[in-house]
Amino acid sequence: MGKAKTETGVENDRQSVRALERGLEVLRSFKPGDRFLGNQEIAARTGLPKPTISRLTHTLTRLGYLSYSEKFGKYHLDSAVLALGYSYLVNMDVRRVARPLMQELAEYAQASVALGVQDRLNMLYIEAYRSSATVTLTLDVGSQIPIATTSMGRALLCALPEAESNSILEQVQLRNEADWPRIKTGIEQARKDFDERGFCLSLGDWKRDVHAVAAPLVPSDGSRVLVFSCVGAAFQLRRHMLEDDIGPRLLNLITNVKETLDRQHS
Amino acid sequence: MGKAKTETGVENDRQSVRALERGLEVLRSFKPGDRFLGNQEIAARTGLPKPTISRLTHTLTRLGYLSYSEKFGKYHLDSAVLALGYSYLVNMDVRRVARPLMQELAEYAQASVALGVQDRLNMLYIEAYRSSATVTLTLDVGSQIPIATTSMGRALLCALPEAESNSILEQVQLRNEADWPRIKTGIEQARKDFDERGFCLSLGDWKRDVHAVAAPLVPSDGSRVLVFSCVGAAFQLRRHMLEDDIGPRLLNLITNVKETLDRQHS
DNA sequence: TGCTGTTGTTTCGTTCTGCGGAACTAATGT
DNA sequence: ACATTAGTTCCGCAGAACGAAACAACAGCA
Repeated sequence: MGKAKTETGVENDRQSVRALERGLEVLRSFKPGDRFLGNQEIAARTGLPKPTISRLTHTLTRLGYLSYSEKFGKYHLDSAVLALGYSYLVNMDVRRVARPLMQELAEYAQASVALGVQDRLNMLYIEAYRSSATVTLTLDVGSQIPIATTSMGRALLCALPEAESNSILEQVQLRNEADWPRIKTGIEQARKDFDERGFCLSLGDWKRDVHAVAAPLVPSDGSRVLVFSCVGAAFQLRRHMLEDDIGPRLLNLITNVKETLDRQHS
Repeated sequence: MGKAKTETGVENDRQSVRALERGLEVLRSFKPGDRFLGNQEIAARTGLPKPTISRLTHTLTRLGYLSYSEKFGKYHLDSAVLALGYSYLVNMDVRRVARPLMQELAEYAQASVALGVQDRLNMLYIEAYRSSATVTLTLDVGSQIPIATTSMGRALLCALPEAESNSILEQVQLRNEADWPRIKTGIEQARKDFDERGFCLSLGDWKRDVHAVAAPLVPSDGSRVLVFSCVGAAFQLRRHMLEDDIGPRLLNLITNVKETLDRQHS
């Protein structure tokens, strides 16, 4: 019924509010790592014309999502965005349930245990624990890691309906034509692991010295897939340990969490 | 120069994008604590008409800021908001600098040490540490506490230019006509403490059994005021300890952090 | 001191987006 | 069958958002 306004593949819904989309795109253009952005840079990243950016940044600043630094003449994210993020976190009751079990496993494995969900083409940590003696990379709540090369991302792909995982993979391919063959191989291997054992591995595919195992939790209530992972230094978490010991324990953890959740919600 | 369009006190800037404002208001209407909201409830909270809400929720859902639960027929916040919040946090380098000192003080005082900034009429934690043996209330990064009755909020008021703190207090008064006299007394006392000693107290004014001391850090580069606080059980953190020992140590911590920051930025 | 490049803001006429009352649909209850 | 309540769709209208172009502010440089 709706006549496609433009022939872009991305339908611009009659039902979508463009100004809101654009404003959020402005916020999104602040990737973790770049402190300050000027209107110019934002315009470059978003492809929006200058006056539009000017209006959007004004609005966002007035509302406390951005603030303006006189010194640099640029904007940076402000507290209001954090307030939103937190409102999201406190309502994820899977965190409360999983926390002690994750902590326990982290200590047992002397590694990090994390819980993540999909966000666009990344996995986003919503909970993380390090063993008391872990020196590994510091990944905390809010951290993002790629989907295709991490165990967490691969476990997600295995748990998602085929249509969705394919759609993700297409986009990944577009963005990584060069590495695609290697990426694809890794994912096929992960599928095999998943079918045989119920979890996926990544042995140095993301960062050379990092080994990890991950498995999904598909909530009974139809909400979004959750993924648990255990991550550590390659020399510490050897393949056989992940496959024979940590992996199974991770599955066990997931079963427990899932049962607890199901029991709680009638 | 700008000609006021309407005579509302809140000027509706020629420079502001209404649709964006409204969309963000929809997100904001999810306070920490309410998991699911239907269009109806959102409409009630924001005062916007139904079709408008419908369009905004659609848009926000498409972008990953909300997601829709078939089961409940309602929306809840989704991962995209957390991704934003994290991008904000990682860029606050005051956190990196302050973290070890906060931890140290927390252990010394056997209490919690927090770092917060203003967000609307709340203080928002951007870093928090508990001593290993603390049983106190669980306040974590992202938590929000009121301005007028907490030591952290009062310290903010003392550090802000008078115009700003007055503007905040006006709004607080409007929202709490009943308690206003008591609130006002507390703040006046805090001002006196601040002038004499450099820090503010709250001895049970926010929660009966909670004592706290706080002091501001006003960055040299003109960015927003930061507040450090030390919080604990009333029976443990007695007034004299806060005034004679913890308070001064907190000021010392702040001096150190500030010097480190100033040294780093040219 | 003027010149040139860069960045952000204002202007202003146009257009299309966002609007919201009203009608419609769907689900739930009695 | 008949209210009741929640959400979506319609559709004509108004004005909000738009963006090209002009303008302003600033820095570097000769």
